[in-house]
Amino acid sequence: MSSKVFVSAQEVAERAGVSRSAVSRTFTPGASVSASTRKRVLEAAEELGYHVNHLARGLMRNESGIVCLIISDVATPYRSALLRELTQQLQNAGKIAMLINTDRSDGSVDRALQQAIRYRADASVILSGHPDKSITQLCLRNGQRLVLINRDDDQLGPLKINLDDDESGGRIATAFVRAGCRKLAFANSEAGTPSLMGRERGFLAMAAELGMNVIVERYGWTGYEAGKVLAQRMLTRSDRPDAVFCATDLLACGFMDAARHQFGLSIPEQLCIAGFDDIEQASWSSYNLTTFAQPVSQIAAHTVEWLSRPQEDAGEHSIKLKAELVWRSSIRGG
Amino acid sequence: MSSKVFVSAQEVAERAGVSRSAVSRTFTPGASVSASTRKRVLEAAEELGYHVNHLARGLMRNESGIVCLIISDVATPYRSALLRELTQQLQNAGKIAMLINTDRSDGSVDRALQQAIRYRADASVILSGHPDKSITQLCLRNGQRLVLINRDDDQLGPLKINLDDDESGGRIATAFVRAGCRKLAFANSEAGTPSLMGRERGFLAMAAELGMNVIVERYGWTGYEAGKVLAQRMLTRSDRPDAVFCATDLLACGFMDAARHQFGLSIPEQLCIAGFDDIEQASWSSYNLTTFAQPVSQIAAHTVEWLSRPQEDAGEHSIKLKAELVWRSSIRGG
DNA sequence: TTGTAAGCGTTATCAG
DNA sequence: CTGATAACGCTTACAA
Repeated sequence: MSSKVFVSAQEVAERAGVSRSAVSRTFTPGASVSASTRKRVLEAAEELGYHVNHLARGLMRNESGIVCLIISDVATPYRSALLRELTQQLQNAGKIAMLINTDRSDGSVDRALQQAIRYRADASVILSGHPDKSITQLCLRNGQRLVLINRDDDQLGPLKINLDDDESGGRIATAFVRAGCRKLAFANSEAGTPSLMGRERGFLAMAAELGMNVIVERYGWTGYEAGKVLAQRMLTRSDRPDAVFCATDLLACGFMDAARHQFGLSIPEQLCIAGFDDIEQASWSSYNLTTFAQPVSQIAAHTVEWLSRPQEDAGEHSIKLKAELVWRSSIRGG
Repeated sequence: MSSKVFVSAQEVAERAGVSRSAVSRTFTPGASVSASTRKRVLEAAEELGYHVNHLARGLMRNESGIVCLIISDVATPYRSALLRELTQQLQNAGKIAMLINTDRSDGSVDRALQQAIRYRADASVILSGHPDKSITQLCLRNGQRLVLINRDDDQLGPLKINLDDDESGGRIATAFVRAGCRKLAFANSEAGTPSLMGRERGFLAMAAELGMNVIVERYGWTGYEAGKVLAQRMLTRSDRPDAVFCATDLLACGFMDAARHQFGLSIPEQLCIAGFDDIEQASWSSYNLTTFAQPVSQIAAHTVEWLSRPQEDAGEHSIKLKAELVWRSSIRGG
């Protein structure tokens, strides 16, 4: 039993000698209160330490101000950067973020979405995993907005934000051959998400166009350790690649470390590497990785903008963003 | 105007042909409902897509299930790792995390705490910054629990979790002299938080005890770039150190990169380095940094345990945790 | 501009 | 075990 001691509008009203509606109006932007009562209310509120109860307000207004962020692997550089942007910009827009961690188990995202419903979140932003269609339908039916970031495109969640992964893959293939590389490779994880596969697809397509074969290996999740394993596999091959596009920066870092410290290769002289995400570590001088920058700030901005629209302007919408190529020194020339 | 369409207990009750209290009881663990009504209710709920409204429940029970996490620099490796643990364990305990980002501006934490009050969070966990005493008092008076992690000890927030920073500093000083180092240094940021200063203090004290002087430099915030600058400053000195304890791993990474790539020093042969936090990058083979592991999992576990206690057992409490020394190869010997 | 009164979706209390 | 009824703290017609 927790000690109920929060100050209510009632108490403030009594102290200020006004009605409780006057108090309510004082804290409702755009409501009509005279300057004098407003002042009296504000003083009383200050003295008592009153703060509007958003739970109750949400109940009445049918709008909680809560946005639910559904994400896995928060401790990963790219994910946490996205999280930072999102929470920050949400806050600036007067909303508040709820964070739900998912794992790779079945139904994990669905359970998260149910929590979002229970707390009557105004919206859910899905940054990981793939929710079941039935539950996204439930959200939408309940008037909860849905944002899918770098997720499958076939979902009918109103706002979908994706990158031009295919094109990025193509650009890197071009850069590699321009740098004089002869044996191209793509290092991917087994996660098989649409964005990862898009990069692979685009890379392969452009390489084919340029008349080059590509070695493809897939292993583990998109982490540093997986990158090392992939390097192990690829660099011991008889047809060893001289240019590797890694599906994420984390993979690239692991790949580079293995290439240098275990195989004694120098980058970019003997091996060109590219990554994707532009995590902070990509700019560290041990890596200096040429990579594509996830437009995290834009992603967050689009999300918040769409969430701030009035209901009627917030229909299904798909946004394609461009990942900027950041040239560093893991590819020759440039 | 959002389209109010959430299903209510009322509707479920009608469909199931029972009273709304029966519905409520069905979703309240430990309430007494007959198996048959329970089944009827559950079916109706399933068909209608009903989910308990936690806003309303929180209003009645005076307990929202919300725990507010107040944090800055979420995109930083150590911070995001702590966040992951906390949200995960909170979830497992049936609670939900709200995330509020703070910056270094005045009153940032205080504003966050006010949000926590507005949403009637059961507790707030402060991982960054230093709230004003008046506002923490307000929280406590309102029955909101407070957890301070690696914060000032003089706050009277009920649960305080801290590390033995002093001792860690001492252990590293010992390790350095044991490795045969002669010129010790401490690289710190200007943030001046208690934990950072504790590490410095402990390091200096033990060094003095061992009859050694220590060069101390402080610069910027605790990031990679600051580490590079600190290296610049320290390694150009006439009395160049041969062992540097960096207040955080991020500083250490920057320091190492500058030492190696700009000054051509080899680690640990010419320069020994130690860090603090044991971020993921510390284990990457470009760094192999000897460092202290933040017991993030323990921190989260203690927090959640304390938050799950009944009110009367959750009095002021201070926990001191030990940071485990992780030996890698940035210090000779070992 | 102000106050009164109804209602949001719950849960707790109390008869039956 | 079940159902009515009264809160919880707020917003919002509606009337004054």
